[in-house]
Amino acid sequence: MNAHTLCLAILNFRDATGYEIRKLSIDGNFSYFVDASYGAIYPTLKRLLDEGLVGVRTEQQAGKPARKVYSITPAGRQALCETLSEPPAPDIFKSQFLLVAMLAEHVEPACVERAVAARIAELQGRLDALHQARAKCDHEGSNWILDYGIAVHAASLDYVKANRSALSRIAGSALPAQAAE
Amino acid sequence: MNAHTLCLAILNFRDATGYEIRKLSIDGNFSYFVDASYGAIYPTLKRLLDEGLVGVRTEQQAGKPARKVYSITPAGRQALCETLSEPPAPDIFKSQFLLVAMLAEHVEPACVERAVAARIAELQGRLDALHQARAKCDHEGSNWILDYGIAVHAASLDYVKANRSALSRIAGSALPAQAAE
DNA sequence: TAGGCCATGTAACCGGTTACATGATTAG
DNA sequence: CTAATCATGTAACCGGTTACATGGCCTA
Repeated sequence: MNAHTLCLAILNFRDATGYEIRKLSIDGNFSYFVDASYGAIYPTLKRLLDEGLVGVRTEQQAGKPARKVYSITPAGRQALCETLSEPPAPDIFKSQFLLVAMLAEHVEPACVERAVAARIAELQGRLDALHQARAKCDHEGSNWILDYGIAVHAASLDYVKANRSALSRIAGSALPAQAAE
Repeated sequence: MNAHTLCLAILNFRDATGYEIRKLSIDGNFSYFVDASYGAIYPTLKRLLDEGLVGVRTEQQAGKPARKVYSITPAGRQALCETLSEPPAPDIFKSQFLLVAMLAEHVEPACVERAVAARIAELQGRLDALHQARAKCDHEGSNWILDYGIAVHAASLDYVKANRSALSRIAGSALPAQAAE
């Protein structure tokens, strides 16, 4: 998903600053789709403003920098709806871990095992985060995708745990004599 | 994964032309990680050649354009191993479909249902392809990730099928009066 | 006093996509 | 006759990241 749609989708839920949008895209419910950086968000917000899809108000704060709070306009809502109505682009999935697993025979066993352990920890962490988010959230659509995430992560975690040793057996089997460096 | 690593990983299995690398990245086992375009692959191959990580031989063919067959060098193998030994970057997952699901209340029910149906078909198709690939493949590392893919896709498909109607119920519930266009 | 959080923004850079140019062969 | 497959490559463009610039407050 591009920054354009991300901003509209978040602002559709509630008003927010650029700073908050980035946070939501990194730890909030939207982290499921994207990680966006300031360099993507601020210019996008400016563009959305020019296009009349969002509005701003500046809030002065004592002791803190002024915040520019963006909110979605009716035109923005419509644009978002139109985007959502197009047949969704296929999912994008990129996994460096799976590449390591696929080529495990060429990697030091210790390395593979480290990667697997890290993977399990990561998956477990994300699963916990999903459960926590789920417990706190009462928005139906969000819950639907949260449950989806839980189902998929659980399956993923199960698989990695169950097949950990199989991968270890493969690991390093095609390493050349690589003793002295 | 970047084009650089993709090319080395594929050439690690077998010699190939730029054309074949692209194909493998789109329908082959590697399609699990990336879709690469010619515009990414050909310049990358040239760079890898300059760096001495791959070699080329040109094969003239009667009635077909000459092919430049690339093969990985020992230096290339080592570079690949080093890349694989670094702690793998976290997975990247982007799903336009999940965004639609999350915001289903703002989308016409018919649209949501179309998206869900397309999603199920896509998932089923990919699952079939994975099973087929699995049946034909006897490389251990590839099988490990193929089985992983099967597990995850199956869970995903199950979830979508089981929760299809729940999503339909949410769909369109927050649509404004949008009758006449 | 060091580091993190709040908060905004820009500029350089980079990796990649899209579209184009070229052209013969083969299958429907 | 058309479309697909094989096969190579380039150029314009684009979306996004990284790093920088700025600065005050609060907490450890």
